[in-house]
Amino acid sequence: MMNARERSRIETRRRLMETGLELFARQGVAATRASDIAHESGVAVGTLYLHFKDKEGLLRAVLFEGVESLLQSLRGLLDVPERDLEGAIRRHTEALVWFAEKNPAHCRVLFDPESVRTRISTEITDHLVATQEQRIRDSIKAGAVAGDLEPEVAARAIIGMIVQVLDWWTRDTGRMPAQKVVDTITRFRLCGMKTP
Amino acid sequence: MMNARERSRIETRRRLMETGLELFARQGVAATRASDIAHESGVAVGTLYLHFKDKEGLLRAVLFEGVESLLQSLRGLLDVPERDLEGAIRRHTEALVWFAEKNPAHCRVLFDPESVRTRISTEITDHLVATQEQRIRDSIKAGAVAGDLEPEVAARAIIGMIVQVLDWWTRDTGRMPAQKVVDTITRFRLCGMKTP
Amino acid sequence: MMNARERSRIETRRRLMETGLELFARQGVAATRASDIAHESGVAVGTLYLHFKDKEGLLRAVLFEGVESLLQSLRGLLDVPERDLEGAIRRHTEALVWFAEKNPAHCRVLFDPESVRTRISTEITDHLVATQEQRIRDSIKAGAVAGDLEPEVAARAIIGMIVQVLDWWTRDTGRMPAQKVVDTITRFRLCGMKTP
Amino acid sequence: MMNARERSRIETRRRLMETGLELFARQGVAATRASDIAHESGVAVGTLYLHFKDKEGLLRAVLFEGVESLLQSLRGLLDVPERDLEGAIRRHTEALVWFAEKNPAHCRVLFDPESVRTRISTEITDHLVATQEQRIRDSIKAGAVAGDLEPEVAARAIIGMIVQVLDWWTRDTGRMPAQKVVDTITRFRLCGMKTP
DNA sequence: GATGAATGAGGATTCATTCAT
DNA sequence: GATGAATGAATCCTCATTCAT
Repeated sequence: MMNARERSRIETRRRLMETGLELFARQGVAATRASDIAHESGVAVGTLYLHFKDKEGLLRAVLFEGVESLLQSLRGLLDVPERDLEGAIRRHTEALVWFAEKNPAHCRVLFDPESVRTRISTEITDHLVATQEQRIRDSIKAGAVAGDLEPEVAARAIIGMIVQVLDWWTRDTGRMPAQKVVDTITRFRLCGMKTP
Repeated sequence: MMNARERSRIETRRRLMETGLELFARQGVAATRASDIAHESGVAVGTLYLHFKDKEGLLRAVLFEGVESLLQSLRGLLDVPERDLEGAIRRHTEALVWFAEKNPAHCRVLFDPESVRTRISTEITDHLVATQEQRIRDSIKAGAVAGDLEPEVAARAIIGMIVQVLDWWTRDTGRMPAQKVVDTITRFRLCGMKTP
Repeated sequence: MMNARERSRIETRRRLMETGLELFARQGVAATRASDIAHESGVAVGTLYLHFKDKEGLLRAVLFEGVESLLQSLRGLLDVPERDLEGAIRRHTEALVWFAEKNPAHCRVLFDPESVRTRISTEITDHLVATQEQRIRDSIKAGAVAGDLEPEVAARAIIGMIVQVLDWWTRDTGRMPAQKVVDTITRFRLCGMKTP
Repeated sequence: MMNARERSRIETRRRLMETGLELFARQGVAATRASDIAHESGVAVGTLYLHFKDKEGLLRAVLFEGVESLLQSLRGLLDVPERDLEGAIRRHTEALVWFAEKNPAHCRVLFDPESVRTRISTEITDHLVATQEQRIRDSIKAGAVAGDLEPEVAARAIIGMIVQVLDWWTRDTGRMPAQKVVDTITRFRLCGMKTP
């Protein structure tokens, strides 16, 4: 059970994160002042610092919340395992593209120079790469993928491809239907995995 | 013919660019003070501003010089045209990887947050994407590549893949022989192009 | 009602303006560093920029506050209208000379090159000229002043006369009693207005 | 007799002064860089410093040349003495207004903040005031002007009036015929001098 | 808990002037 | 005499963070 004060506290934190995400995405992280976020959220600057260690802390919270929700979707895929490699890759790609479509602001912020500078986006990219690398190793073990594929390079290549395409696409999802994006990425991912 | 003064001016400019590249790559662009570059180059701060509009101007000059030399290599490939798609892609990939191997500092600086923030790296990436997109369209016209490939997305995907891999690889080229990197990228690029 | 924090903020602003006026008048605007004003006011540089957009903003505030208080005095004259042109002009001149006598620093700063460069003093002079011009037009309408007087030139002439004399006189009010200054200016103003 | 080298030297000095006057008047003294003047004059920066001690030296030269030519006109008035006070004042005023009309750039530069800051314009104004003051004293002695006029204040008032009006008028001589300007100033000057 | 006024380190940039060629 | 590349002091302003109320 949660009392009124507790609820208000959580509500404030929520508002700060939403405002932060919006401003970060709209004007860039560096150009967004801590006081802007606070005032836009209807609280004083000091209050922001009661909820987050510093501006970077808020940025981390915003990004990790996004990543968490993305990973949730991806983990959901495991519940309905796909025997077929193509199906698995296609559904994985779809999950990523759909997430980007629904959360363009998160994509914007993830590749903001400031996220790069503070290594947050690198941490997240590395995490995605590690997961991808493990998937490839598993597939090789299972014989679904040729054993001469270099898992680390391949994982980097796949994540780089996805990230670059999504960063471009989410700036204006109107220029290309999501399906075409999924198809193209899937095609590159899939046949790269097959025995050459 | 060039007199001593002219030579000295060009030499100074050269030193500033070399020092700039080195410091930018080593400590990051933002952390490198204009005066550091000047002093390290053996001249006064004002001299830097005599040769470049501002710090960003020096950064641009350094990066575009790098890109120019990369494009030179790539244009060199056209002199010995390859009939075979695989050969063309492999040689193109090799040129990129070799360039990265020889110029790791340029790669470092290209993805420095400051290069991203000032849109310089975006300009360069966009340029590479445009070139790549044209190659794909040409290949489609020539019938070497399936007509259902979306050139814009594919080009983004390929450049994203290459750039992400090279950014990672050049941080420590020791962890993987260049050949493996070329092989993996070529594999993804090549079969993504083939009729599915 | 005003709480302690509010009072302290206003007090800080006041101190900055007073210190600014003093230093601007003593050492000239350009030679006065923003940090000098802040430190002399017992606050940090940043605080100055919390209260004023920039150094010029402080300068404007200081000068316009002075002008406002001058205009207040001048408006006060209207409460006790004088039927006689000579009386009106004399009292108007007295108000200006008394203001200058009480606020020599404001006169100093008003004609500081920086005030001139940033057009602040021009704005203020133009404002005084416009007011004067209106007075002349009114007097012409009322038949108190000959209709062949060119109001715009006359207003410029009068303000120029006053301003030049006051700028000189306030540098050392000891060399001439205020009354003599009032008399001389009044004399020129007055008979210039009469039918030739 | 002057050899070619000598002539070229004088010609260079002339060009520097003309360019300086033009640029100073057009963009303001502070905004005009020494190198701008040199290049615009077709010589190198260093050459400017062969002809003038520094930038202020060039400014002085430009201004004093203008003042010299003004004083020449004014001295010319003495050759044809006028018995009548009104005639003397009118011709003196005409000389000033005509000079301003022919040399608006000099007026611009004379009241440039930088001329003010370096006290050059003050020196010149003081010179004009002193001359004017002497004229008034002479007139008082000759009985043409009331003995109760304060010569110093009156001189300041007259010069202030003239200078303010001319500074305004020369910015756009189209808004008022020179004659009107002469008439108005003369009127204020003249009757201020008469017995009240 | 909330507030918001105050802090102050930190670095890019300009341009008059010089002096080696 | 002429050149023009090099000099380097000097100061503005920002904004993340704190802490007294």
